[in-house]
Amino acid sequence: MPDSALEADALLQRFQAVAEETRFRVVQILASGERCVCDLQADLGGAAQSRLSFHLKKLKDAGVVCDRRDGRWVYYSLVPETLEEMRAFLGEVKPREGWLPVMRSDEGCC
Amino acid sequence: MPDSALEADALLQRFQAVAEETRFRVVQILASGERCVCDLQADLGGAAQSRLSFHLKKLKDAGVVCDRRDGRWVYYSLVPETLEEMRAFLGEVKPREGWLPVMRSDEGCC
DNA sequence: CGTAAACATCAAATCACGTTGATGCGCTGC
DNA sequence: GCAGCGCATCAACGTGATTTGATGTTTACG
Repeated sequence: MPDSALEADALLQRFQAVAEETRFRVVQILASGERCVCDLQADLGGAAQSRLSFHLKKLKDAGVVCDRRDGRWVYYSLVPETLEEMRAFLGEVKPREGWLPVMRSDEGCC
Repeated sequence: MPDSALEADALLQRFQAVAEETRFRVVQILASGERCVCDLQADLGGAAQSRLSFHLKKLKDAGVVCDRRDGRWVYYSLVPETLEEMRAFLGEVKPREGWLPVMRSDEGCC
């Protein structure tokens, strides 16, 4: 499991992409399926178009969403593998093995 | 499943907490178990103490980590339920049901 | 063609967030 | 009690991210 620096950076970027109010809501909306930008704009309560476009680009650059053009419309949807990757990171927490502080009281830690 | 606004805000806060370089690394480190601040400081390559303290507070306020005092040392560890909650959000993506654009070509979307 | 819709891009202004260095607080050992 | 360690808090500052409004691009339609 070579948690290379590059991969870690990419993963961090994915989290940064999702960790913003507008983008977070976009992800929630896309969870139910593909949407075109104007639909998203409506669902978000009429956000400025350039603003939404800016955020969608962030999500796309991070690999969280992908887009597909159909006529004049561009449809955005989530990338399952990316979300799975993020879930995996949050799952790497393998505690509950009787973990207690490395050093006890009178030993100190550093 | 009442995805109340309050809960959504709290969840967003958790993502914002993790989506920062230093805090991201702290979470990675804590994945292997409890650590005191000075240990973390060392693991992070000698980060300024106040800086680390600032980030730990962010993580704590978001409910991502919890702290425990033992003598002069304070030990930090991850909160499994919080990570599970975040994983759940990323898992709410239930596509792959033959999902295709709501409207087809000549129908338009909005 | 000419126009309009749906998005993307860009530059300027604004704002949020993290960093730094100083200071405060609780605990321990002398 | 006093000094020192481990950690938290605070205010000033700087940087990078987001917003806004204008402009550009692609596609569709008459």
